[in-house]
Amino acid sequence: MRNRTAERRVQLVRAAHHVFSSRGYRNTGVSDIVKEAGVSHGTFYNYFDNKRHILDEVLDTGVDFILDAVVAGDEPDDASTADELAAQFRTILTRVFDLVEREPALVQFILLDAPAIDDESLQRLLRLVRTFGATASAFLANGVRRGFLQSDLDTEVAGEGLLSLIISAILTGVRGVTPAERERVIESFVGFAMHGVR
Amino acid sequence: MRNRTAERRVQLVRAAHHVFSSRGYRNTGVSDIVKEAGVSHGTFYNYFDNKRHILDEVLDTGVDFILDAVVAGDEPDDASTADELAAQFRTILTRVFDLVEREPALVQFILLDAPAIDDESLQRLLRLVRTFGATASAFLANGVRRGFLQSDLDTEVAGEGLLSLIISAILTGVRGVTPAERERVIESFVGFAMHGVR
Amino acid sequence: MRNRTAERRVQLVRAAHHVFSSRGYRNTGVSDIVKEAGVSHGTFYNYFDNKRHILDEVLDTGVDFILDAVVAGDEPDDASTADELAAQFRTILTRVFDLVEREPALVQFILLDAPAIDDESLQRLLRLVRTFGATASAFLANGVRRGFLQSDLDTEVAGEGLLSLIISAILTGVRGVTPAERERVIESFVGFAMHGVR
Amino acid sequence: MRNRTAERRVQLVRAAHHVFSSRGYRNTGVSDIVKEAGVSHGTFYNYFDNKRHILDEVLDTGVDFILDAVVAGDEPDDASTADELAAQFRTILTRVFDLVEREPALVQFILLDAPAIDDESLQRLLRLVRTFGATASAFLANGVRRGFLQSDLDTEVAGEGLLSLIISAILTGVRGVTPAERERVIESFVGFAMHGVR
DNA sequence: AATGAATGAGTCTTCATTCAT
DNA sequence: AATGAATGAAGACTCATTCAT
Repeated sequence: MRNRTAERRVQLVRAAHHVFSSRGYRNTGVSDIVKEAGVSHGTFYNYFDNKRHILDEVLDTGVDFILDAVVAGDEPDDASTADELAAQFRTILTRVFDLVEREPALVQFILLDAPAIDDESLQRLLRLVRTFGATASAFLANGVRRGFLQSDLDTEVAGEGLLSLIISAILTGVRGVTPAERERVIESFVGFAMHGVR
Repeated sequence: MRNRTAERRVQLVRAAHHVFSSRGYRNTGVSDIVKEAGVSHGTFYNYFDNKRHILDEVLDTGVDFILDAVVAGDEPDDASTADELAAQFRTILTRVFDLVEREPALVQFILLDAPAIDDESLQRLLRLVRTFGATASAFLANGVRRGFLQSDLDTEVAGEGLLSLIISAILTGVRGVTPAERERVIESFVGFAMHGVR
Repeated sequence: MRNRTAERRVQLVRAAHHVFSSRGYRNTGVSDIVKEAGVSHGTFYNYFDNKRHILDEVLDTGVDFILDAVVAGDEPDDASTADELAAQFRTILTRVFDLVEREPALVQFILLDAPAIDDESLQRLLRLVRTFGATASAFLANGVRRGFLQSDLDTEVAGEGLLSLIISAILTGVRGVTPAERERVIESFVGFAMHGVR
Repeated sequence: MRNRTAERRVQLVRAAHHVFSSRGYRNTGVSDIVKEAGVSHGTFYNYFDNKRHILDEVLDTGVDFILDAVVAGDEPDDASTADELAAQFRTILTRVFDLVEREPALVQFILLDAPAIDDESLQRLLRLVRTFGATASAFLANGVRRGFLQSDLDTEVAGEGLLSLIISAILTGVRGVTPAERERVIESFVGFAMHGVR
């Protein structure tokens, strides 16, 4: 039983994720979710208190998926030179573009739709952003510790700077880019992150 | 007459702006707008075809307000040295924080709520973003022309990088910062923009 | 003044007639009437208590127009033989088709729209119908008196029979007919009226 | 389930029929229908997409009912003499009066209200009329074939003539008649149909 | 007499949620 | 656990009518 119900839950979350991504949360009715999942209205309410409740789970799932796809396996202390750090950043940007290409609806939903739903969802997203930012800061802190970045670098704020570039890249990707443009953005952003505009 | 109706229009747009900002577009009924404006349902529809229609006007007003507040009077070719460019960027970041402090609801509405309403509003916002990005690029292009920035700088993409820092600053501001944090973010972002993480 | 206001009234009734005929009473707003007449809402209510009120006048006008167009100048005792009666009936049918051809919207409004508006308008139309029926009966009574119709003819009910043929012709005309069809219907109906199906 | 929902549907159509007949389509709100049926607003929209949609069903039901009540079981080729044809026509007129007596609201709604609602409903009614007309023509064509009606009779147009007498009888019935008047109308119409005014 | 801005009751329709089966 | 019919509050929009100017 435990298993059956767990599967049902997953099935519903997946269905919700799917319809939310394609139509947006507000334009999606519970009836769309249950139709997609192939179950009845009543069943839905056996598993979730309300429509808002399943959103939380969809968001968590989506956020986890994005985190996995972008920072998977990268360790902040892998880099021991500035070039290696640049390479890491390049890798991340590449993964970001890959993700957007593969799952544009998901990304658009998490980034553009979800923040506007209500304060709860906004906070949930901001938490994701902060996680990302902290990760970025950790990469920089490693550089400072190892001495290949200036010691007076404000790693925390600069981490947010890096993050904002990543998000900018996502938005660029969402609106669709050619492979050439993509390379250009990646290289320019790596350059910008490492040396600024000079 | 001309005057009375023009005032009514403004009054309604202001009321709509206010309730949209505090409750969000989707959670705001026409009844909320007219209650706020102190007029009747019918009057609303004498001035706007529908709820969507007044949003356009609120958005335009808001976008204009933001553009005015942030880039007012700054000319791309005012700067003739890198330090002057940095100063310009510092000024803009300062204004951004000022704006967010004065009108947090407006900024939150335009940046977080509006993009999610529908495609039309998203496009309207993207236009704003592109305007901002182009302005940033113009500042950089001026630096390249004058020789105080590297000649191989991709001004277009780097402009988007600058812009993403500005937006990041806005988001930081939205969640509320002390004057000290604010200064720290500004300085770090100016440093990051000029020299990168190195 | 008396004159000016009388003209205004006529102007409004004409405008109302026009828009009622083309859009139907229910689908016509007071705003359509005043737009057509080129006056303001307030003015309308200076001349008519409400929308329903102007309909009465439009209906009277329309009914008079139709009566004029169809029975104008025909006197029940003009005929002194059955053939002359048949000729009269033929003339009336011809006029009916002419009227429908010239003013299809008016006819359709009076016959199809007006009866359904409310009981008052239905009664008004039924009065028209009864007037028509009585006229038809008078023609037949003349024939009985003069001896060229059977003395036991129920002129009243048979008058209604004639009338129903006229209305049938109108409906045929409303849906559009070629000149040939029109002649065929007229001749058949004259034959039917004079000799029945035999 | 199948049964429950089918019943609900019927219940709603019946309720709609009832309130449409007494108040007219335009003056009836969905709220009147659901009040009459004793269900909620939402339930209505579970069964019909909109108010217009249930009208179609009410109309179809009503039209079928009328057809059944008036032409049930009569076969065009039952008659082999003129007298038998006259008897058939008498039967139909009798049934028409019976129908109008039993269901005056229904008849009034279908004949006076429905045509004015919109073009769709007008067309639906015209189809009914044409069906009736074609039936009448078939009766006459049978007479011509069998030789008891003149061979040069225009059965099509004369059929419309018969039909118009039937409709005239309906209208007479709608305004209420005594049994004596009723007999008189029937006999006169049969006479008129068979021999004309002569 | 004319104007037209303002009114607000009334209408259709949607959809998250409940509950009897 | 599952079903899906039923609910009803809430929302957008219309339009005949009024009234201050």
